[in-house]
Amino acid sequence: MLEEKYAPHAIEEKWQKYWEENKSYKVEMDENKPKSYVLEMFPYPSGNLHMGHVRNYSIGDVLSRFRTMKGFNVLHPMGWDSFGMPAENAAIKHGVAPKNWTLENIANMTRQLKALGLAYDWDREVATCKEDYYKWTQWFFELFYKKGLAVKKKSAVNWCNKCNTVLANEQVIDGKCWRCDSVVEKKDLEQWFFKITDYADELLKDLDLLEGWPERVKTMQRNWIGRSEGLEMTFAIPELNDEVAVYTTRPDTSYGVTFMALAAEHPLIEKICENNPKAAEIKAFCDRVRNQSDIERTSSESEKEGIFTGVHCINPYTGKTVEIWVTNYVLYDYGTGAVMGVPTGDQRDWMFADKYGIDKIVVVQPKGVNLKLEEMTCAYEEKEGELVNSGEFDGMEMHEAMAAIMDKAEAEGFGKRRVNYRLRDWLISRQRYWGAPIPVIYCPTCGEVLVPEEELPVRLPEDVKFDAGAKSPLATSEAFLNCTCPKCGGPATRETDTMDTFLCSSWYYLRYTDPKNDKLPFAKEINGYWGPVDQYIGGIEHAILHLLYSRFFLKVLRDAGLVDYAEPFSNLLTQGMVIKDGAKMSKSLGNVVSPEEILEKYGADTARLFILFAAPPERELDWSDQGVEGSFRFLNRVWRIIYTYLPQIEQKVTEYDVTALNEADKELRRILHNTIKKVTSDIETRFNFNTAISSLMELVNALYAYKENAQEINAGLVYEATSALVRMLAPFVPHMTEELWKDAFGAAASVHAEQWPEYDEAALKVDNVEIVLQVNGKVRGRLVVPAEATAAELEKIALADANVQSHIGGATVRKVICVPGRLVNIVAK
RNA sequence: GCCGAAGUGGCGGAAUUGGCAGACGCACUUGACUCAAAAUCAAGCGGGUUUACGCUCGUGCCGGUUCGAGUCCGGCCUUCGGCACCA
Repeated sequence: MLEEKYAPHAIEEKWQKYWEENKSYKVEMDENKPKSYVLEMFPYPSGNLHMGHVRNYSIGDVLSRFRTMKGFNVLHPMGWDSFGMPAENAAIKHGVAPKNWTLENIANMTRQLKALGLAYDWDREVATCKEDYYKWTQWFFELFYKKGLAVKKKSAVNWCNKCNTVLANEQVIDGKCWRCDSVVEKKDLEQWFFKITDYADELLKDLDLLEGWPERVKTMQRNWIGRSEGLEMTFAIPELNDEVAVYTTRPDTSYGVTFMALAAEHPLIEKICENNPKAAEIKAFCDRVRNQSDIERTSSESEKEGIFTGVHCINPYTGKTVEIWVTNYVLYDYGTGAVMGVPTGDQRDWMFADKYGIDKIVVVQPKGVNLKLEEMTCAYEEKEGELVNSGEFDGMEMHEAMAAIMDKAEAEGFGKRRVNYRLRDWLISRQRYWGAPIPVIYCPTCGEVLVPEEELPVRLPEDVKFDAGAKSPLATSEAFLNCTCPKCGGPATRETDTMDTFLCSSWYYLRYTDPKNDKLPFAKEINGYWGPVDQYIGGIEHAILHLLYSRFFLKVLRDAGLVDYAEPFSNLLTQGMVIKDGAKMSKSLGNVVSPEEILEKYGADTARLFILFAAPPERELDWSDQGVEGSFRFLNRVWRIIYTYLPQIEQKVTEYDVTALNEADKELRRILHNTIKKVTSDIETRFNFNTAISSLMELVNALYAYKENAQEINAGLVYEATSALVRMLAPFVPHMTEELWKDAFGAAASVHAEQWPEYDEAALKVDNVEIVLQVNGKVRGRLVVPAEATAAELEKIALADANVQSHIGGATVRKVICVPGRLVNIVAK
């Protein structure tokens, strides 16, 4: 028996318990059904869910439930990205073990997730900090190692003093640590890298395959990878009996080189300084530059500075000798760390030449114009022009010249075409405790040795000091540190760094497909059924980080034969932020709304409905307490209309004569089938849940109007309309619809296992339509005409209209445009 | 500087293929119900003008294409996001 009033809390608690006990959302492989893998980015267990999570998971839940009703076998899992610094900070601050802190947070957030009524298969839950997961993370490290994609190398790396660890390039935002915002320093350290640059080209190229990804995410990845084509060539240094290589994307300006610029880190500098009277001065300059922070060094505003080394090199094209300078504006880790200086072709070189009185030579100028140096105030950087002062290439169009000049370098052997990337290798070691230990052992006789596969996982020790200073916390555990070499059996030590948590999260979606496998990270066959992820949903902040690493990871796994597809996420939806009063919710602004307080006041269904209704998913969502109130009001309205129609619904009239309907019946039936059509396409093809919900509101309004207007209530039609309404609302408000389905409709099965309603094209037809009458494009009247009226009939009716006639006045009718079912436009002059 | 996205009532937003701008909701106003309030139900709700039918202006700005432009084209402005001393 249906309660008269909507009481969300009792209902929600009841159905959550029921779904859990009956494992309602457990899924298995089923070759007879089409599959759909719907995935939301798993959370870091910080302790509490925030509104961003609620939005993310509500979107995923609607899709998951909708696709299930549409007949798909839907995989919809949840887990925890549970390694990371906050657990360690809690350990330092409060003395709790990171593991306990993390597990407690997971328990609390699991409770909060369950209170939202999300349709997850909880049997597939994973947590990256658990041994049965990080064992496989280590296994992947070894796979990468064996393929030569995990290497230890010394280089200048980003160091965060506050987090006491190195960072990957992707984790440095505007020269600051992505997590704690402190300015990042450079340190020369030996660290583990994953060679993502080996896949740069494919990572770039395959973006074109990702039609279901937002353009801006693809653009961000393209920018980050930063591919450029150019020429690498060598300039001889007779004084040192050596040479220096440069990389340029503007080989057409090669005849305009008037100096050579080296980065302060360039290895040639050491040789230059031998027996050099200016050695001390040069070294002092290099030290000063290298001690600047990245922010200072890479700001385009900072003054270009340099020092002449006293040494010269020879331009292979012209045979001319130019001075070698050390500068503060050439980057060592891009290209070759040396740049040919062409003041007339590059504004930085221009400013540098101005400051130090270096020559300039015009080599590219606009077609038909003679550029004069004395009239120039800046470099000519346009993308078109023709060559001058360039020997045999004079007069050539610059793009033609580029090719011809590179051909010459290759023919004569002093240069080669080359592709360059901005992307750097992924630095994956961290000097932190709460992560997966890198499974490597260092043996004085055998060197670097992998921990044998059967000994994985390398377990995290618990007898460590967390604030070990510059040392990795793992190095403070003697029991962990000291071991025997797997090869020779002699005494050895373990690697004490752990892996970047982004590595753990690069493959979690694969584990969900086969989460209990203890022989492999996942079985290829099972993963082949579920993968790739059909719809991925998460925040834009991972546009580069997680989404680039995961793509890289999967490509390596594909090359290792573990999967047969090349991209992990076929479709991506990046949800917008939840804001309030025009700003991101934050403690310091005091505009945080906690999910728990909303759930307590209104229940999960209202919270979900509001969040999906207030804005389309990709846009920012402006939190409004009054809007939440409105959503709650709507659910009460739904409840009341079902309650009102209960006598008809209980008759269970599932068939009725569609040819014997009166006007009010036809109108309701038309609105119903229109709503089914619109809601279906809004969810399926556009993810516009806000407009889907607004259509459902219109249907509810129509059910109220029908109650007022119909002389006699058609029980069959009402049954059809209300049952479709409840099923269409089910993905959005799962608890309330489940209650209505069971108690009002007396169903035995869950509404979430029901079929999604289908619309009847015939029901959309109308007998009469209102058409708009225009004169010269302006609306001058409206008329109701039979829907099948022809253009000729429309024209006749339109011209007969009094208001239309008065606007035509004395003018001559030149043309009449008829769009049947919409409008008539009379052109008169 | 390069690349990308977006500018529509008091507010969140709708208009999917060039065809009635403002769906749906919030806020507000009014009416019904009530002793009263809340809740609910019903009606109104871009600006100007008109007793009214209506007329007129209106989707960041300027221009264009078209019978017809929020939507297409050209040129700007503003905001947000990414990349950037990358040679």
